[in-house]
Amino acid sequence: MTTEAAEYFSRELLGWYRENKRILPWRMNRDPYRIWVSEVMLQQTRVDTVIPYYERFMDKFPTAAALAEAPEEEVLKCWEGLGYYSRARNLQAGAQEVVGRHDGVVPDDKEAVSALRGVGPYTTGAIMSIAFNRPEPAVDGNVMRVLSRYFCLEDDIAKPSTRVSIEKLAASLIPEGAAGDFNQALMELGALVCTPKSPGCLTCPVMAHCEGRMAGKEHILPIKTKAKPPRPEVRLAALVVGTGEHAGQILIRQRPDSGLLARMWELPHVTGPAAEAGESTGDANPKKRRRSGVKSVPVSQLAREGQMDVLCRALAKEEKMLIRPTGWWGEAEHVFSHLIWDVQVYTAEFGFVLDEAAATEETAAVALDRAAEAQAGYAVLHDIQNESTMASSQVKPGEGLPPHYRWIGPEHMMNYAFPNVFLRLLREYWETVD
DNA sequence: AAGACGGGGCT
DNA sequence: AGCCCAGTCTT
Repeated sequence: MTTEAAEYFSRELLGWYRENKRILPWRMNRDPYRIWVSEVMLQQTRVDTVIPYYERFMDKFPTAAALAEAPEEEVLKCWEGLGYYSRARNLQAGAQEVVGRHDGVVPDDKEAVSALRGVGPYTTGAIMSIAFNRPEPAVDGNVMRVLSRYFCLEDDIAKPSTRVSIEKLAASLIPEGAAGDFNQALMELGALVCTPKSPGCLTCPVMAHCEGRMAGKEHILPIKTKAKPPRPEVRLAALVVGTGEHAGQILIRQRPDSGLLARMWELPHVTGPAAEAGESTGDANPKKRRRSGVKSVPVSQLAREGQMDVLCRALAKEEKMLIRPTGWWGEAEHVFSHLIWDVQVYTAEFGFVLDEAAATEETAAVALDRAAEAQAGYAVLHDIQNESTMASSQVKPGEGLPPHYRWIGPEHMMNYAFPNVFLRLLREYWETVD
C-alpha cells in the first residue's frame, strides 16, 4: 500500500462523510458528556435502537451531575430493554467520578477519560476525537471491517492483538485537524456502505483503491473466528397470582447485585432439568429442536407435573418460600450471547414464607425436610403449612415476603426495570387477565 | 486469552 | 428459522 493510496483514502472518506453524514441526536453539538453517553449506548447496539433511548436519557439526565445524583433504579429503568446493563451502572459511576474528581466536567485528557468506569480503548478514542478533536484512533467493529477490507488485512479481528495493530493503522490515517470527522467517517462508512454482508462497493467513495475488493476478497473479509454457541438452559418460572389483598397482583423479585441482569426485576425462577437430558421435553433430539416452538416440542402431562415439583422444591430450598404451582401457562425463549433460556412458566398460588427472623432453625429445617422428602412437593404444601403452623406459631402462613420480593399490579410496571423476556411475559399476562 | 454480559436485524 | 452484528470488565 502506497502512502498515496492511504492519503487518497483519508481525503475521499472525509469528503464523503461531510456530504453524507446522518443527522443524529448526538451530533447536535460536541458536548463531551453527550458524546460519552451516545458512545456507551452505541456499544453492541445499533443506531436505530439507540435513538429513542438516547433522547429519553438525555432528557432525564442532561448533565454528568444530573446522572451522578440520580437514584440507580431510575437509571436502570431508563436503560430497560437496551441490554448489557452494567453499561448503565458503569456510566453512572463514571459520571460520579467526573463530578467528584473533575468538577463535573469531562476532562480533555486521554488518561483521565480512559480511567472512567466503562470507558475502554474504543470509547476513549471516540470521546477524545469527537468531543475534543484529538488525533486518537477509535476502533470499533465497523472500523476493523472497513480497514481489513480496504487494506486487505487477513488477521483475525477477534484477537485483541489485531485491534491494537489496526489502532496504529487508524491513527496514521487521521488527517491533520480532522480526527473527529475522520473517525466518524470510518464508522459511518462501515454502517452505511461497507456493511458486513453484501458491501455496497459500487457506491463506495474509496472503491478505486480498495485492496480487498481488487483481490476479490471483500465478501470474506474481515476474517473472524466464530463465537462459541450459547448453551441452552431450561428455567422454570412461577407466575404467582395474588389473592385477597393481593388480588390482581403478581409476585416479582429483584436479582442479586452482580452478575447476569444485576439488580433487575423478574418472575421467580429456578434451573430446570439439564437441557441435554431431554426427558422433560420428551424430545429425542433436543439439540436440534431446542429452539422449536412449543408446538413441535410436546411435553407430557407427567413432565409438566415433574417440572412443577422441581419448581416448588427449589423455591422452598433457595428462598424458603412455599408456593403451589397450579398449571402450565406458557413458554418464552430468551437469547443471550452466551446462553439461551427456555423459560417454562407455571401459574402458582402463594403458600407462605418461613419467617427466618422469628423461626427457630429447627422449625425451618423440619418444614424444608418435609418439602424435600415429599414425592410431590406442590401437593404436600398444605400438609407442610398445616403442620408447621400448628408446630410453631413462629411460622406465619401468607405473611411476609423475602426482602427482595414485591407484589405488583400492571400499574407498578413503570417502577421496576425488567429484562425483555419478563417484560413480554408480564405484559402478555396483564392482557390476558382482562 | 477466554468468558461473561443483552438485544436486535437481515435473509 | 438460522444467520449475523459487538466493547468492557473479569478471571
